Amino acid sequence: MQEIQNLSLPRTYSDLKPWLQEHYRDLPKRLQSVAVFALHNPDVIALNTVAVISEQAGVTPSTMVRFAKSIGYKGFSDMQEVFQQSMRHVPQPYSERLSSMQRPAEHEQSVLSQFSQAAMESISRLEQQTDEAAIKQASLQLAGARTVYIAGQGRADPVVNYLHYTLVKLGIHATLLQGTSPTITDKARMLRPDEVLVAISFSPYTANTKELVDVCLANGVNVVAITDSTLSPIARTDDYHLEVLEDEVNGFRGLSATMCLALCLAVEAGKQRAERQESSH
Amino acid sequence: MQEIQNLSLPRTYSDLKPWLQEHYRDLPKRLQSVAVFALHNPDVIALNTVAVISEQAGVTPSTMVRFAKSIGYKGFSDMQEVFQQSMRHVPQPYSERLSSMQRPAEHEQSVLSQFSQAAMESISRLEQQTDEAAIKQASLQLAGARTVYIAGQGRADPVVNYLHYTLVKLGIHATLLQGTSPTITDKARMLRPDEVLVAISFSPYTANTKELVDVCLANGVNVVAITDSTLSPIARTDDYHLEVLEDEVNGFRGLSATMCLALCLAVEAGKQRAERQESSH
DNA sequence: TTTTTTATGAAATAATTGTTCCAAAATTGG
DNA sequence: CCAATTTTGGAACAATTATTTCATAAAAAA
Repeated sequence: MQEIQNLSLPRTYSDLKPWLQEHYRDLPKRLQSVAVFALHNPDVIALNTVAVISEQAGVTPSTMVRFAKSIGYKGFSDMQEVFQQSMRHVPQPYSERLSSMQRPAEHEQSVLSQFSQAAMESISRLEQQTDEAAIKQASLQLAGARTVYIAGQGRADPVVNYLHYTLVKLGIHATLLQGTSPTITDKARMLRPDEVLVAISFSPYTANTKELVDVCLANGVNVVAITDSTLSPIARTDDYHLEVLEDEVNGFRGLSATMCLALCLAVEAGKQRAERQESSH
Repeated sequence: MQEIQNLSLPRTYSDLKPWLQEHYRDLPKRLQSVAVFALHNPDVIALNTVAVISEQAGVTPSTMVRFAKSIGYKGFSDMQEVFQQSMRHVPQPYSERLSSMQRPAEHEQSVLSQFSQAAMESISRLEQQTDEAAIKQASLQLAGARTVYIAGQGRADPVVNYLHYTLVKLGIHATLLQGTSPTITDKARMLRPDEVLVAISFSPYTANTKELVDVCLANGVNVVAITDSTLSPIARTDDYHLEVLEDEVNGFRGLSATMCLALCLAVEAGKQRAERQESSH
């Protein structure tokens, strides 16, 4: 056995990674595959035993040990420590986490603190003021629909995106409803009563989204709305309406609470969809 | 020795946490301190041996084993697996996540509460663990760049979207870098050294984004990375790297903390851009 | 207070895990 | 093609780690 080098053996993962990327070509075949595996699955190496890791990597335990040694480590365990170290998240002091939420507001708060606290405040309000039943009803609509169409512009766009992504992952058929004013309204006319529209809109409201909602309601298509106020033009008494208010910091509004609500809606819909399919057997 | 209950032993950390919060009062003194320690340092339990953990927790190894058993686990190792699982970045299939949610909620928490608390926890951690200087350095890059290119796929897409939207609103020239694998890499080759790439990526990591980063670094283009772990393949020593870890609830990870970070980055960049223009008069 | 029960820590034990060794296979150089 | 060198996998071995045991201390009940 021959060590490639141990002049400067990487003691941190961020040192090890570039080293591997540069030198793994010089390693034997099996050891190369281990290197590739290590770069792609560092968490597997950090959390498992040689037996498990080597099986996943498609090599024998011996090879794993050899790999560690060829880099210059004392053995596998020695190398594993490096992987574990980079996975360890800042060791928390023995002080309570909860009390840190209400520490005295400093005169000069960092931008991060300001936005973090605004976000947490918004989420906390969302949790307290939102009726769980409202989410359930809205999600029932999504779960029951053949296709879920999602619309929203500007600041709502990331939410639209996220909701779409999550619903699709959960096996619910969802489509983005995007485009320019005339085009999108035409698309909205195509919706059927067994489909549903999720409209996401924040002030200042675009006339665009309102038109969309009107078209759908006229055609008997259910609408689930997410807005920052019941005063929103798209808010109606006869639809499923969810409200989320984001705190502002110097005129900037985040989306943390909104994203949280979107995730709840999607997961709840997924749950109901799953229950539905179970009972149909 | 007497087991408190093993009627429904928590098989995931997100189930175990509320269980402990509710029942730890009923445990013996030493076991209580272990419970508190476990809630505050889950990563320590996931990554170390009983000897190390028990020393940090200020108890004997025996106590550690007893603690695990008192909850209902077969032994310490059995319990440790649960902690490790929550640390593992490989997501379970979505169908499994839902089914784990359907079983009777013993801690009777609404979906909204669960996700809200996870989001707030994540934001709190972000605030405490993120170095303000790291954000400042990263935002300096954005402020100084002629054009900011933003890339990311899948779950990162809403973040990409939001960052783009906010930067543009702040008067910073930003462009989305989207497309299929070969196309996007070609686009990346066009970047100049006075431009900057913001790469957003979460595990499971796509080789795609990594390629992008490599191309840019090779061309002397600065890269600002946002990931959920320093273990990410796109994390390097020579770039500007921001880490944000979202708590999971039954396998679902939100984006609340990430959105908060993105907003901070954008606003900070806007601030520095404004200062820069002032001083040029 | 005394008795009984429960909790705790130190040490012995059992189990698991990492490591080394060596023969066989594969690769390389002549 | 053959010999020398390197690489590889399996099994024996050594080390570490979790677990159990048991005597003692603390707490609760009588």
